[in-house]
Amino acid sequence: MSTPKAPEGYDRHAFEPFAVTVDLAVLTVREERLHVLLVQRGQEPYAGEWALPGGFVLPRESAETAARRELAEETGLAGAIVEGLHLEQLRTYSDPDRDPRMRVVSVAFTALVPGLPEPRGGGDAAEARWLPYGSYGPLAFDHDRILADARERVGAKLEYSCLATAFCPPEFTLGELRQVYETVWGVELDRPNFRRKVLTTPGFVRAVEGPPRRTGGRGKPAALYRAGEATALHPPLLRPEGRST
Amino acid sequence: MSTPKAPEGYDRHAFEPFAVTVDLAVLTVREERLHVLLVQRGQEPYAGEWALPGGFVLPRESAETAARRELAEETGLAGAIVEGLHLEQLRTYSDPDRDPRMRVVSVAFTALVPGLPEPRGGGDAAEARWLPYGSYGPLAFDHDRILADARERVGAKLEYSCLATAFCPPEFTLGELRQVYETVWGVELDRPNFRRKVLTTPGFVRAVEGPPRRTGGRGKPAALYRAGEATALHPPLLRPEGRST
DNA sequence: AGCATTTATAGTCAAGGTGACTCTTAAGGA
DNA sequence: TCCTTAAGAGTCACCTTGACTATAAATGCT
Repeated sequence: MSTPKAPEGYDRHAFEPFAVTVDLAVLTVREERLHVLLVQRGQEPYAGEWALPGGFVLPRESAETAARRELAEETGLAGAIVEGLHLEQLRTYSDPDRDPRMRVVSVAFTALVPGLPEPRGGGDAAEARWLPYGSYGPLAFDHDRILADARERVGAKLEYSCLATAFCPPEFTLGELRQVYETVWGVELDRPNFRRKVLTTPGFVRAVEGPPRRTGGRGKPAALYRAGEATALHPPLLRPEGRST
Repeated sequence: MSTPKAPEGYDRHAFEPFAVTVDLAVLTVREERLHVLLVQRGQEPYAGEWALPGGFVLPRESAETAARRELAEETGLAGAIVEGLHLEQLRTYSDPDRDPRMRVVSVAFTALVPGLPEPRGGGDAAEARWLPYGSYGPLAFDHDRILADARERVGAKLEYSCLATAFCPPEFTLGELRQVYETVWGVELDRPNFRRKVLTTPGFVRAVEGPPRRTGGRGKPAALYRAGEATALHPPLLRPEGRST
């Protein structure tokens, strides 16, 4: 229970205090690859190395609030973007030795964003950038593990939720939506079957009215869709085999 | 990121320290009802009211370690039981006002246990008891919400994992396993169909050799099974309709 | 003892979802 | 113009699932 009662033999204020932070695994799909939002650390330890954006939870903030604030501060993403972000708690990392200096418990979040608002460094971060998943050396702290957990979680949620639309702009083609699945799962999906599955799932997507069509790419222009009101995917859209990548 | 850098204008040690606790939602199936392990609080606030077992994370502990220790302390469950427990992080609750006295961030865990080791109070808890889910007044703090989240999560995990065996003793009948699903989901399942699904899923259960059979109840004796090595359920075992209860 | 009840277990059958394919249409590029 | 690329329509067989029937083996009642 949450009783602030110190264990036998200890005075509560004699404890080394815990610091509570948030870490954000912000993912996007870009050029057919999964990208991660990373910041370059400005100070020791791990100065100059890549890390997940994040920072301290303030005394009057919830972890969710802190996550949004830190994301805006460190990446310069517009407030409106950060407000509307699909933010989800991943898990909490509490290994006593995860920070070499002091006891830090960190609540990790996952965010999925469409397109490519180019970030800029700010606040605590010397620089902020989108980097392809895995294209960097080891990250600071236990952030490699956090990121791996985030990817795993997102991959699983694509199966039984309509979350994939969070990776897409407000209007998107079924090809773009399929790209999300293929990129996160690291597999190729059959176009007609994917189309059938998405369109026969009630509320997954809604067709945009006067058939505008996307231009620009090769091939036949595709119809545009918006995210539907459904959030769950029943029955699920299972990834083909043992997970790849 | 986890950088212990205080925000502008603050010295790190000027912060009101955070307390970090763990809360445990320990669930079992008993007499065809979902039961929850609750403790009666010994002190203010909420003295005398029911709450989830849990307590402080010590300076050199991870949240997982603290969860097991607190569970053993407050419920008197045998160390061996607590060791082997299926313990899973649920999420972290960080609302600044969730504890009336000070800033407490709590990492919640879910545990699924078989049968009925009767608990006894201990440590911080005046009493510890199994109570049917929902059969109590409002719990202390935000524990009602934590418990609701736990139930929701467990219900969802039954669909796509082999977790249901964690509710069963080492050897169990398919009827007992089916009871788990029916109790958690609050629905009735078709016996032959459930049997087929479980038996055709590779690694879900293994038949116990020399056909011993369970006696005691009414009806034809059932064959015994053990949990198999599989952890995921592909394809999933979906609950019938919109979730009940 | 005999019968109803309860539960386990073995099947059957049809509907629906899925994977593997084929074919046509409509764009851009060489 | 022809080739390439991708969208979108449609087919077919297989597998899973839900609904249901039937039989076996125990208990409890009368």
